[in-house]
Amino acid sequence: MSRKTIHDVAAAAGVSIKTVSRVLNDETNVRPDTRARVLAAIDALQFRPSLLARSLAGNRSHTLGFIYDDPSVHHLKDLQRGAMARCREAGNRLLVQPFVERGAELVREVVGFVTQTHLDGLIVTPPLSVLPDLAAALEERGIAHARIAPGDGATNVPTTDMDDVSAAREMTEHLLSLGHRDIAFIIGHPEHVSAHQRFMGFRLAMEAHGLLPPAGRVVQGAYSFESGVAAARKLLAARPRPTAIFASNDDMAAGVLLTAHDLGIAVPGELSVAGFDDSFIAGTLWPRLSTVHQPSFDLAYEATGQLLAFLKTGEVPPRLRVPHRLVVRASTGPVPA
Amino acid sequence: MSRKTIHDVAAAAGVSIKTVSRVLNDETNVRPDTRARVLAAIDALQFRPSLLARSLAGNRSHTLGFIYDDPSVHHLKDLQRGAMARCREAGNRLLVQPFVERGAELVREVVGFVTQTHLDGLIVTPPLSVLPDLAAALEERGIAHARIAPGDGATNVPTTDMDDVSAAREMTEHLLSLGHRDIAFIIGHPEHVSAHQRFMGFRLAMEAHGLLPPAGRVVQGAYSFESGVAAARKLLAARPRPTAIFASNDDMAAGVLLTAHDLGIAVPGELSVAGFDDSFIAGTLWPRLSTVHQPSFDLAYEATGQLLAFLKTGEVPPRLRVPHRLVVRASTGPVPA
DNA sequence: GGCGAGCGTGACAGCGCTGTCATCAGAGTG
DNA sequence: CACTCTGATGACAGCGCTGTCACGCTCGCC
Repeated sequence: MSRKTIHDVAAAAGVSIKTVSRVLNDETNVRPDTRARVLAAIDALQFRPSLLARSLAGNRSHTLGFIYDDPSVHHLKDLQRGAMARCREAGNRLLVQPFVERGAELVREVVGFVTQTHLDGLIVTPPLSVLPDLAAALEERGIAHARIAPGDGATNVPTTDMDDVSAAREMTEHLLSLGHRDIAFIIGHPEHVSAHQRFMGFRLAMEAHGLLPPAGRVVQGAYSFESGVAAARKLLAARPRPTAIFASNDDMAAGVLLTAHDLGIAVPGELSVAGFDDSFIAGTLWPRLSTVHQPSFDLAYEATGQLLAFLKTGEVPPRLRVPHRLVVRASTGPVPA
Repeated sequence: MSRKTIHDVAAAAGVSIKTVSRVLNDETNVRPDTRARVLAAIDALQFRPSLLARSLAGNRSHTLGFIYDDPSVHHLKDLQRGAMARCREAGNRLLVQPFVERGAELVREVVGFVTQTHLDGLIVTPPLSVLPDLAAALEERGIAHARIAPGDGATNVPTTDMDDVSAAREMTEHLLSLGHRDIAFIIGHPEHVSAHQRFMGFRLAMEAHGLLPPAGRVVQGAYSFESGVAAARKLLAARPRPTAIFASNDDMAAGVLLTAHDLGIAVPGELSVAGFDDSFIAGTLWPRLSTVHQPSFDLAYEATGQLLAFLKTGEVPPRLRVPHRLVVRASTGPVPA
């Protein structure tokens, strides 16, 4: 099967290639019957325009990059789906690429990725979105991009995020309202701003009730299941035990739950456990996990929409904050008597 | 920042663009000092060759497509990682794309995807790899591709798979060796060949012990968590209850576990539960799930390697069977007295 | 009836590379 | 010493599109 080109279509329709190009790109100034003839030829030949040639000749590739460094699989999957959905609507394509390096190496790789593939823009997801040198390099080179959850501080690029501080505060209030006072907290991976913000929300809620997180009740985790297990071992070995553990994401909460079961501690009878993210796993755990719904899909969907709009108009839309939602399920209950 | 081109490099190094091209592509017949001069210029200018132009001019894009239709996220992620790792080693790129349609629509979309982006080849993952009309269309059009787990039957394209029948048989033997006789089975999504193969393995093992799966002990699932919950509700409502449930993937097993907990049935004291896949979730469940390790990463890594080799030599390598491994954890135990 | 405005269309030059072929210097041969 | 052969290099034509500009024709208007 030799590739069909715009020339074949032009010949079949009895027009010039430029007219075919006009039809392909929905340009004006083509007579309806000419357009119909061209469309018929395209259909008959099963012609598909080469995106490579199109990108090379025009100055737009109609392709966005999506870069990540593997946070939770579920979160990532939803982000990816959101970005892809929005791209599809706009007739764009999404090129997904992981990056694990940091520093100058990362910057080189990302810039190379963008220039080599003539990307129109980039969706930068956490934790990459918080790296200042990457942000600086992208802006300096005039690479259009949107940042998802880059933390506080003004950005002059399209940005979406959620209110991690308030969300964590709400979850903490929920635990407090159940009578818990001795609440432990597992911090997420320090590279993610969300880790700090969630911890901040927790502290604010505690302080509002005149409580300080007692020494030894705050443990550093890394957003991974294993780190949740390790943190839970430490926390649950203490006497007295905390009556509730707020793990700042679901994967770590899963580790806490497993550890509690291993130790024969009833949840939520003797211990309440809360997570954060409302990822797939939250609904599969027993007891079903109380958590905060993080709108990953929307975060990426909106960020992509903003980037696309920016590409068209050149105007930076205001930062968009996507609403979250407290999801109370079975893993949190009244404080034991 | 205007794009640096091969012309800039050629000018800087005082050679023709063709010589730069030779250096870029590691061709022979370039004097070492000339090569050095060109490399220096490339470095100084931070030149990155345009992959678009390269693909358009040459007849290879050095890019493979990876198409899927969302089986388990974890399985998918490992497949994707495997394919990407192999591509990276070979200096190729991977374009990941989901396809949810079926029939003629699917074929059109996939073929369009390949031709529009000048893909060198395609990695086809299950369940897409089992669709006969897609396979036929790809072969007819001479689109190079590798199939992962397409089921039995000869293929004349690079193919990798695992032995689902034996694996399921081994897991069943494991349950039998624990004294279980009344074993229920939850079948996976009918579109996946693996669902049939795993069921076959189960039946073979039972028959080898003179057992037939009793009526009502075999339930249709769909590889999803929810279908596992639904199947478990049905199975666990029966009197007497089966003493073991073999769910043919981990997500469904997670549903069984949750349902058992909800009903206050002790696992493995009163009920043994087995899964299949050894996905991330298996280690996060309580009790930790006994399952079969499915080598997803290797499956894709090898398939990609085979496809790359085929692209180079034109020879179809023999079907590769990647080894699996029974993983006995805590969810299976001796039959209750 | 004459003139400008725009509509519909095509010719042609690139986009940034690679493939093909020509060219030329220098080495090897009898 | 003439001749071939090989290695190193460059000129140039595309790959399949889009952008720019020019052209002719129709229409409306004074």
